[in-house]
Amino acid sequence: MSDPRLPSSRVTVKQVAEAAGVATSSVSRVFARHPDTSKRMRARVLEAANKLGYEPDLLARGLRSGRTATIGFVVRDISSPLFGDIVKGAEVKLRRAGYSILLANSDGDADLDTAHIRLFNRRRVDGLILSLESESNPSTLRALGDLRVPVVLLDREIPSLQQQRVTAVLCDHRTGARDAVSEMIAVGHRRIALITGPETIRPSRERLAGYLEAHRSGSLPVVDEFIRLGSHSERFGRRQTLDLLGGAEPPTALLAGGVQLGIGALNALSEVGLVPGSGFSVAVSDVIPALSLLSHPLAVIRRDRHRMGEAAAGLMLTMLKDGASLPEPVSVPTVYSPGQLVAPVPGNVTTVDDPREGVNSQ
Amino acid sequence: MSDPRLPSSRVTVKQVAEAAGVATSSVSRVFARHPDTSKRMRARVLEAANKLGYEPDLLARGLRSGRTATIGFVVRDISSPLFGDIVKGAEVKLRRAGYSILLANSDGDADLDTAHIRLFNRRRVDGLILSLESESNPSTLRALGDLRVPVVLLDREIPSLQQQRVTAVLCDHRTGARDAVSEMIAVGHRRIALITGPETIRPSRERLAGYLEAHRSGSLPVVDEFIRLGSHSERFGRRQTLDLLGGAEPPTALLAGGVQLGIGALNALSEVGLVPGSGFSVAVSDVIPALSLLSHPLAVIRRDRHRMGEAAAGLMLTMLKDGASLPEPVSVPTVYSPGQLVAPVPGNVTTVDDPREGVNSQ
DNA sequence: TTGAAAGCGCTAACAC
DNA sequence: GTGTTAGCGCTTTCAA
Repeated sequence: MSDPRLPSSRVTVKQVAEAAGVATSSVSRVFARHPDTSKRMRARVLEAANKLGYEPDLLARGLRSGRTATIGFVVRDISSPLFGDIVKGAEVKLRRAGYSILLANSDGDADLDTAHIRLFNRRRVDGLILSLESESNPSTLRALGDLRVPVVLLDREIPSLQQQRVTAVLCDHRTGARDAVSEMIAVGHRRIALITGPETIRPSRERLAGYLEAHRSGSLPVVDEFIRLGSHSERFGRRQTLDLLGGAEPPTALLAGGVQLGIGALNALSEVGLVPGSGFSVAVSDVIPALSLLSHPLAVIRRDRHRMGEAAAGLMLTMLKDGASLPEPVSVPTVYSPGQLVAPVPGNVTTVDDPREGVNSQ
Repeated sequence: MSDPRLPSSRVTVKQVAEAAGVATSSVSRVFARHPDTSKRMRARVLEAANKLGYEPDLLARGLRSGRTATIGFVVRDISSPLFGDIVKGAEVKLRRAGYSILLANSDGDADLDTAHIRLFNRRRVDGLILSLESESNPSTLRALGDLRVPVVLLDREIPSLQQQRVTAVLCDHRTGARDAVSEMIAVGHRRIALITGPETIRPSRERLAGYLEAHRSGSLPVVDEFIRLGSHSERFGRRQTLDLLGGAEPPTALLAGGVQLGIGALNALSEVGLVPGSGFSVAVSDVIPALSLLSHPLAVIRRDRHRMGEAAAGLMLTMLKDGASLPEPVSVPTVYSPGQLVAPVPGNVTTVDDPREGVNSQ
């Protein structure tokens, strides 16, 4: 039945046991590095296994042992630099601990989050690392509640799950946003816009909180019109920026809560002939290497995305060691690089000159 | 033993069978959508399953049936835009066909490629999609040879495996590179550099081939010194560019075989005070959204990375339908956007002026 | 320290 | 169309 000329993955413990003249359980013990195995036993088993080309079947092991050495990973879009870096960081760390990653994209759809959680549960993953679309979607919460395995949330907060084996990696978006907006105010901006993701997730709320804090400490009244929460896409960034610039009293500075939003915003600016630097100032959360090539001044808020992934993997590995208590969420700083902002220019912002002050126009 | 208050993943076919008063095989048939099941049977089984919260265990199914509905994916670095887009495209298509993705990074290490191929094989994936580090690494080739499942190679060519269930998605880098270099020659460049990845993989060789073709048809002698094959990193792009510019007769145009190499090259240029456009011209393979924001002229060679992933998934799904013959490799075009190049400037390339020689000027 | 035997949860063969 | 039975390849009691 099994063809001896074709090696790999068809050789079973049973065959190795026969060849070595021992019991299958002994073969199993050798490969599971069980402490109670004699040197002689190990040698015999390994020799037979090598000769036959035996490689343990991880599926069967998982079924029997209940552990698959697999972590499910759900992100919005693996092609975004944000999740690319996070998954990369986590994969390297998990791999070194012997785990593999099952990856799925939610495409911005909370129902896909839910479906993937259930699917990965059926695949018997040992744990889940999730960047959820929504912290309040009922079906997602139900799926999480049904789970028996540890979960690490990426920048999400779901208080109702705190009791269970759920922890998180949380970025301090508030500080970065506050510092950026504070400097905008300090250099003279009076009308500052915020474009970021939907309010259903923590990063957007935290950025908004930082934005509001900066306004409060700068005694600058908040204009609701300037706050645009909604989505992460380049398109959203472009649209909202165009809309903001089309208003009667447009903003002179803008904080974009993400690289894609930022690129959309910058594209919109260049479409209407505005160049960041000549009266209009842009700050963006997160960086990509290409941003350093932009010729106009651009303020950025940095965080270590790679480390986020590592931290998530670390939390997961801790929870996987049974007996460990639920680890506290890990906080990751966001750091604003000061001095990159430009002051507003009174009068028509597309032209320079006439540094009077006051309100200005587009 | 099993707690009825905790649903999910602990309910077995056996329990559903008992509750519905049928055999386990009938339950199995209903969930496997076996054609020979009566409406009444289905209804009874589904009702019992719903009540108990039954969800089939995919691990057990995989062990018994020999198919895990899982595809192993190995890329150099998931955080690069290239692989992010490819994996994304493939994931969506595979997901819709019921498959999940096991993802691993090789970190530029051919031995990790090998290790991942073996590991995924032990996990009993149904197929493998691979962007290998090397087409000739002996241990990688051995691991591939031992495989019993279909393989799709991403932009790699391994003739010795043609007989087996191995096919590929191949990009026509040659055409894109040839067209770019041809236009460089047409606008007057006489010293053109190429920086791209290692010669062990097809894209580098194809770009080189296109580069050489353009020189041949333009009757331009090839200067070995201007050809830099080696790695994909931004660092390599920067280093090689600096080295090229430090030569006695530096190039006036450069083709970078990848976004990261291109960014490295552009950084190097700006470090020495050169701006693409004033006598020096840069073309880069592959684009990212931020490139459109660069103010200086930049020529690009495009390909549809998302489609590459879809094509890989499509080939895989074809091979997974048993009975199908080995599908031919899919070719993906690369398209050069003409007219983005600038002419060289005689004399010191860092200064402008004096449009004497050459075909035209900027 | 090692062996024998049971069984993880499912599906596939074969009966009926 | 449905039930019975065996067993995928492994680990894990339990006994020796």
